[in-house]
Formats: sequence, structure tokens, C-alpha cells
Amino acid sequence: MATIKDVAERAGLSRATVSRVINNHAYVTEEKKRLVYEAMKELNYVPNSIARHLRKQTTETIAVLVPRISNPFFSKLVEVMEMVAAENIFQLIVCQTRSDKMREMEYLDMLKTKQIAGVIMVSIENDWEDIKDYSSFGPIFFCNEYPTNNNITVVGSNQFNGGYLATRHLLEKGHKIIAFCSGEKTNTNMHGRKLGFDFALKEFGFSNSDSCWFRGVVDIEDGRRVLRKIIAMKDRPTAVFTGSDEIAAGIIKEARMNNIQIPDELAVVGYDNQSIAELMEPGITTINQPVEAIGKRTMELMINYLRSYGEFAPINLELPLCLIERNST
Amino acid sequence: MATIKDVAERAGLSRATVSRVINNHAYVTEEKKRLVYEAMKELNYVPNSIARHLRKQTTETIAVLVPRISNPFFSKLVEVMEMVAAENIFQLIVCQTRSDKMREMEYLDMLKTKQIAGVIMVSIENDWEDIKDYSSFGPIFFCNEYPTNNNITVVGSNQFNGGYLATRHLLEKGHKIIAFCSGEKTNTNMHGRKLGFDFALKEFGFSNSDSCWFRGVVDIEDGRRVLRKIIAMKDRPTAVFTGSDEIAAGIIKEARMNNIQIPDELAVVGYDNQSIAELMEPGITTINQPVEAIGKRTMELMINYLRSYGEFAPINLELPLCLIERNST
DNA sequence: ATGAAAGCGCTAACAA
DNA sequence: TTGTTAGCGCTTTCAT
Repeated sequence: MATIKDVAERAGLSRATVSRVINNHAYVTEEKKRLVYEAMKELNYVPNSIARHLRKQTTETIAVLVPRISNPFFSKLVEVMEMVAAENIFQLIVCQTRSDKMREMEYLDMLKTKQIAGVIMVSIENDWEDIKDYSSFGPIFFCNEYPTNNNITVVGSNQFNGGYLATRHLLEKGHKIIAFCSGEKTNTNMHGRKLGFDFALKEFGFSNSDSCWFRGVVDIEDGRRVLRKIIAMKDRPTAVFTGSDEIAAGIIKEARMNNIQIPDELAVVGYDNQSIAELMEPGITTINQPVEAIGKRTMELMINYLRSYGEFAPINLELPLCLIERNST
Repeated sequence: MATIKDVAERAGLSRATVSRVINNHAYVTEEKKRLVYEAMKELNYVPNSIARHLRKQTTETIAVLVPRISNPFFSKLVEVMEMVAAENIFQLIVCQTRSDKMREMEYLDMLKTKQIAGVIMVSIENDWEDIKDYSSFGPIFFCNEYPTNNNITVVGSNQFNGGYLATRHLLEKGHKIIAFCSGEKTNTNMHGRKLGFDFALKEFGFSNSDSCWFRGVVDIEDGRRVLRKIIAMKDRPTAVFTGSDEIAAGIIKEARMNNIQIPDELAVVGYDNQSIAELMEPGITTINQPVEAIGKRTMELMINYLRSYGEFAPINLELPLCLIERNST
């Protein structure tokens, strides 16, 4: 591999001048510029970015932490983020925590040694208290999910409203017992949804007993399990607000196998408006999150931050979401 | 940020000794080791991997090129790859070509300057002739899709067999006119499928006219379009072999809206066995590719290669796939 | 407008 | 067993 020294020698100039040409500095004669370009071409030279980064004490790499990339919601988010990053000549590295506290920490550790420019956390397993120390080696921005009560940059959608809209929709359809599904931890954005859920219930004069709260519900298989549990109940809920379209799809699939009519015997609301929501029979009524906008804005903020050398106050962006009605309710 | 020099001073030792401790070299007294660890802890020291990489002339970063990460097949592949990489303390960067020749080249260019240890190409847009020069700066392995006729490392499944199994299945069900769907380019793994398709046809005594070959069919929307085209035909095919479950799902969805009975009026075979294949009504008969095994093996090969400093002959792995019958055929 | 030289943080050959 | 030192490839003062 040719180095800057080789180019300099070949062009009969100093390494400094070559460096100036590479970095588009002023004060280089057109003549010498030409010479440098020629030498670079002849030697098939490409600047070594590792050396550059060492010298400049920065990188152009951003890490994104997600539970798992194969979840459509997260892969869509990463898709958009990567596009924005690439446009700005940043690289994106994917870190899958698999919802594990330890692994999340390991990644943050790794990021520390691997000198990443910034971190975007799409999910968060540990408490902010345990994470905040890592901010000292670069910006940590939150996307979609976020710790509460902190002076940090966050982009997401209004989860309270998501929970509220879905629940009000069901209440307006006359449902009185509505089940609620959430993942294992309910400290972050699930919290907002639950508040919206409770708020709607209260608005319609129901005191919420939380008797129909299914926890640890995440994927299709969990959805099927939930339906089986519902069937076994004596005071069956007539509607269920799930945490994602995948859960909803699992419920619908299992309902079909158990001859439960959707929505007549059980109305189902999903979340995220994934393609599966439209494809299922019946189509899934769901909450549409502006995934692309969320990913785009988060990455833009990160890059702006990095470009401005951190002269930036924390920003909170909450994008609007909406209900999409299909035939599952 | 503390450097190795700070640690050395604090421990009253040389930088060399500290480096030896960090890298677990032999010939360091337990006593001094302890001293070093203490100093490291006190200073909150982490080794700067950029400096390390510059010195060692290597990195621990692997790039994966995919068309778009939001495609479930690719995100699953990347999920597995990242897991294997992380176990081995490698980082994975995602590059989305969006099926664009230019962009693929730009990524390869970028990789050159950004000093990536190796590249895994899950899709390939350009000809091998235009890509092969990049091998000089690191290994390029192919996964799933690959250029033909070359002495390179490739992991994939037997696409010929995939095409053959699906088609034979349809022929055994008595279908005589079978449509075939492919993406824009048919030079890579689609080629194998088409050969298997043709082979099965010939085996059953049909001369294939290619009159029902739909090209440029990639996503759900394309699937819907295909169904509309089929409806409009005079000699309608009675079955269709699609390139992916998403296309199949699009066809089924559109069929439902047009009151076409699946499989009675049109049998549909998908590809990839994504979760949607099971969830759709009817369930989609499909070809199951061992996605996880493919991703795992590819990354393992890459890491072994990098660890062995390139003492490695190219390897061709072709994993078996199988047909999963559901109700769409 | 150009060059000489220092140094980013680390590792490894050589010396002791 | 430990230390000294050169240098990975680059950028950036400071001179000129």
C-alpha cells in the first residue's frame, strides 16, 4: 500500500504539501496540485483513515444499539439511519443487545475502547445511572426508547398518545374489558403507552384493575400464547391492545386455529403498522409510528452534533403518530 | 483520556511493560502486573484501539453489503453475522447498496480508505471483473449471492435445487402452466433457480416457453401487480413460483381482493420461509433456506481467515434447503 | 506557497 | 524480566 511518503517522493514534494492537497487546503499552486494528483493516481494511493483518525483524534463511525436487527421495526430504523450516515460519509456499526443488560454494557465498554464518535441507543436495558458515565467519551443519543427525567437528546413518538388513541378506539367500539400487553420491562416507552391506556379508560369511566395485563409479550409466539390464555379466562376481555403487529398477528393466527372470530369475539390492535398488518386476514388495526422520520431525525441530530463539536443543548423531539383502522377491530 | 504513558508513569514502569500487561505477554512479574492494573483502574484507562490498529496494520471491523437491511431475509442474515462477530470481538458495519451499481462501488471505495479487515457481499450488483481489484486490500467473501465461475469463497444454499423442488412440487400437483418471478438481474443466484425450474419442467416433459416470466419483481407491491397481470392474461398460469414470501404474500393479498381462490385458481410458492409465510391465510408453501446457518458459516469463515492471516484456499459451501408445504399449493 | 519536524498512542525489535 | 527506541501514516504548527 502506497503511503503519503511515496506520493510525496514521486511528486518531488513534501508530505505536508500532499496532505494539503488531500485535504483541500488553500495555498497550493495548481501546478503542484496536478503533480500530486498524478502521483496519487500512479501509485493507486488512498489515504489511511486509521492514521488520520489517530492524528485528528476523531472517527466517523456511529454505533447503533438495538435489541435485534431482525425485528422489522428496528431494521427499518437502521435502514434509514444508515442512509443518512452514508450520505455524510459516516459508517454505522450494529450492536445487538438481545435485551440483555450485561451485553448492553459490554457494547458500551467496547465502544469506549474502539473509539466510536457517537452512540445511538434504540433500546435501553440498564438504568441511566449506569450508562451516563459513558457520555464522557462521546454523545449518547436516544431513539424510540429512553430513560425518564434526564437532560439528554431523545427522538421518539408520543407513546402516551399511541396508548390513548388505541384504547379510545376500542372503548368507542363498546369494549369494556380490554387486555394490555407489554414486554418484560415497563420502565421506558411502554410506560407512556400504559399511561395513555389508563387515561382513556378513566375518561370513559372505567377504573382500571390491571387484571388483564400480560407481561413479557414480545414476539409472534408470545402472541399465540396470549390468545390461549385469554380463551382459558372466565371473564374474557373482548379486546386486546398489543405491543406490536407481530404479537397481534400471533393472536390472530392462533384465534383462527381455535375458531375464535376476530374482531367479533376478540378485537385486536397492533402497533407499528408493519407490512404484516396489511397482509393479515383480517387486516390489523394499528398505531402508525413515523419510523422513517424518527430514524432520520436522530441520525441528523447526531451528525450535526458531531460536526459542531458538541456545541449543542440536548433536544427532545416527539413526533406524532396516528391510528390506522383495519378489520381486526 | 489517559494514555499508556500516564499509566506507565503512575505505575513507575515503562510503556513497554504496560503494553505487555495489556496484551497478556509472558515475562512480567505478578508484582508489576498488579501495579499496572492498579494504575489503569485509577486512571480509568482504556487502550486506544485506533493507535493499536495503526501500529498493527489491522482492524477488527468487517463490512457487510446488503441491498437493504429492512428486507427480512437480509436482516436475519445480518443478525446472525453480528452475533458471531461480536463473540469474536469483531465489529460489523452495515452497507446498503439499494441494488445500485454505483453505490456498491462507492462502498467498496470507502472500505478501501477506511481500512476494513474484510468484506462480506450478500448481494452483488457489479461484475466480478470490476470488483476483484478490491481483493487486494482484504478478503471479499460472498454469501447467498455470488458471481459465477470464480475462485472465491462462497457460502449459500443450492438455488438450483430450490427452483427444482418448488417446480416439481407444482408439477406433481398437476399444474401445466407455471409462472416464474425474478428480480431485475438474473445473472446470480436467480440464475440457479431458473435452471432448476427449467429442469423440472423438462423432466415432466414440458418444453418451457418462458412466456410467463415476470421480471423486476421484488416486493409486496410487485406481487400484487403480478396477480393483476395474471388475471388479465388469456392463457392464465395455474401456479406461480415467486422469488420470495413477500411477493407471494402480495399475490395472495391481491387475490383475496379480486376473489381469486388460492390455491384452487392459482397455486403460489414463496421462498425463504419467513414468518409471514406461516401467518398468511392460506399459509404459504415455500422453500426454506438455512439462513442462520448461512450467515453463521460465512462469518466464521471470514474470522478464521482473518485470524490465520490469509493462509486459506477459497471455500465453496452449499447448504441444503427444503420445501415446506402449506396451503397455498 | 512550501518544507521540516513533532507527535497522535501504541507495539515490538533490540538491548541490557 | 524490563527498558529504550523506532516507527505505523497522517496532520499541523512553525519556519522560511
